[in-house]
Amino acid sequence: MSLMSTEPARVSQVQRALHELREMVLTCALPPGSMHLEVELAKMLGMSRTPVREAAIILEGRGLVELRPRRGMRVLPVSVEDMREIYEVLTALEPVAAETLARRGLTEAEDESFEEDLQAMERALQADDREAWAMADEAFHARLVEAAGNRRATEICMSLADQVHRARLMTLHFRDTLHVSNADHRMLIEAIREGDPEKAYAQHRRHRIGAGGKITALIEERGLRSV
Amino acid sequence: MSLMSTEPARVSQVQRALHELREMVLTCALPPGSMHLEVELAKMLGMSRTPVREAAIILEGRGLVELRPRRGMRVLPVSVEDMREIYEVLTALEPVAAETLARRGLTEAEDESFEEDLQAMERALQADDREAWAMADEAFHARLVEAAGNRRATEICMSLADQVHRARLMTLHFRDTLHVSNADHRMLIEAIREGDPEKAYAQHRRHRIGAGGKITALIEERGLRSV
DNA sequence: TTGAACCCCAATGCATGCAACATTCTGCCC
DNA sequence: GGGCAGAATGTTGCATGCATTGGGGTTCAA
Repeated sequence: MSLMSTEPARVSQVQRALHELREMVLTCALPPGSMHLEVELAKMLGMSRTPVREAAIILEGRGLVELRPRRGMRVLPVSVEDMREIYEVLTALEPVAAETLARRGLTEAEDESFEEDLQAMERALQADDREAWAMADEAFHARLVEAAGNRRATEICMSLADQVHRARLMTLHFRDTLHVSNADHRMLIEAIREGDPEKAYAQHRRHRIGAGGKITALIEERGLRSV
Repeated sequence: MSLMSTEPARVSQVQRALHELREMVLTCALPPGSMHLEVELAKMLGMSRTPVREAAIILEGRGLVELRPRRGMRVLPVSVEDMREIYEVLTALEPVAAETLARRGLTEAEDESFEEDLQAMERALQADDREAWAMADEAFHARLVEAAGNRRATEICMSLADQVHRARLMTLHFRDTLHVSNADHRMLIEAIREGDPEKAYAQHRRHRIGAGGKITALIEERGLRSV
């Protein structure tokens, strides 16, 4: 890290604000439902209101916050209904990515990356390290849509993944079917490796419906109206 | 119009900039590929750089323009590859909306609105008024996803519709299967009225694949690398 | 105690200022 | 004549100023 400073890493204030604010939203450092004034955030980030404002606008576009005139930036809570919406879109999009990948096949590098994600999930589950499992799972899903090459679909899925991030973490410790997810993932990769688009599509669709339903149900039954 | 001025129509500069810029992009008043400096746009719109900048950031999020540091706002051209991406996403999402609608049924008002759109398209086709046809078609598709109630899916579809708007208009006069589209739309509404989700899904998916493929092929064969 | 109206003031929306940076042009040297 | 270096120019990125506005607190009446 110290020697690879070929890049001046010139990062704009807006980019920094974007990065930090997103992080704070995802980690609940800015809790869902909380409101934050521009000056407050600007002071927090050590910059003026302008870049904070621009970053907030971008985050609003990504569905993480809401800008209320004169009331500041509100971190959007995610309701059960929101989760249904999000998983409906993901369920429609991700299987198409799986299908595409199965059709065109994996490069060696991609195959290895997927294998690493799979093994990371399996290892994490054995060690009962659910945070690690969640990270690998997110990486896997992100890699899937990204590899399929539809940039618009990728951005949409990433944005939706961000939106459900908190809900996923929250339910993580109550989920008793992570091993099913792992098996699903492996079956998906097998289908892709076999070059069977229909199977990959169906398999991943089944997975998305199953896992999404599970999380949504958990949120619902625990009476968490929003996260 | 003159008597319904109960609303003071308080509109922020950002909203106005957003509206006007979008309009100019969709109508090619700002042609695809063209670059525009902040000051230029600000002068054009009669406001300062700030609201223009914020509107541009929002439009970038919607995939209509690209903000190049120090080079201004670039109106994004849409390549054939872009069209494939867009239609892939629309093909994944819209049929789900159709399915949802068939499952829950239409309200009377919705049914009437759809019927109006259908008739507008049929009338337009008979009168060979293709612009009118395109407008009704867009309205129909928008209404479809909107009525299904998934706000995220709706926003995504609207944004993608904006992105292909120019390409659709450009190919409009070469398309020889508008009557097929009309029939498709009517069959979809029939399926929804019958309350047959599978049929509605399949029907609309077929339509999207057909129409999307047609437009993309037209763009491609006419050697239009991008629009 | 509840509701409504009013007023105050903080936060925003927008304008503008300023310095940095990238691009481009110019001039010099080879 | 061509190429490179350095300066000039112009635009942005960000900071700040200022008038506006709407939220919320307070007061008064029912």
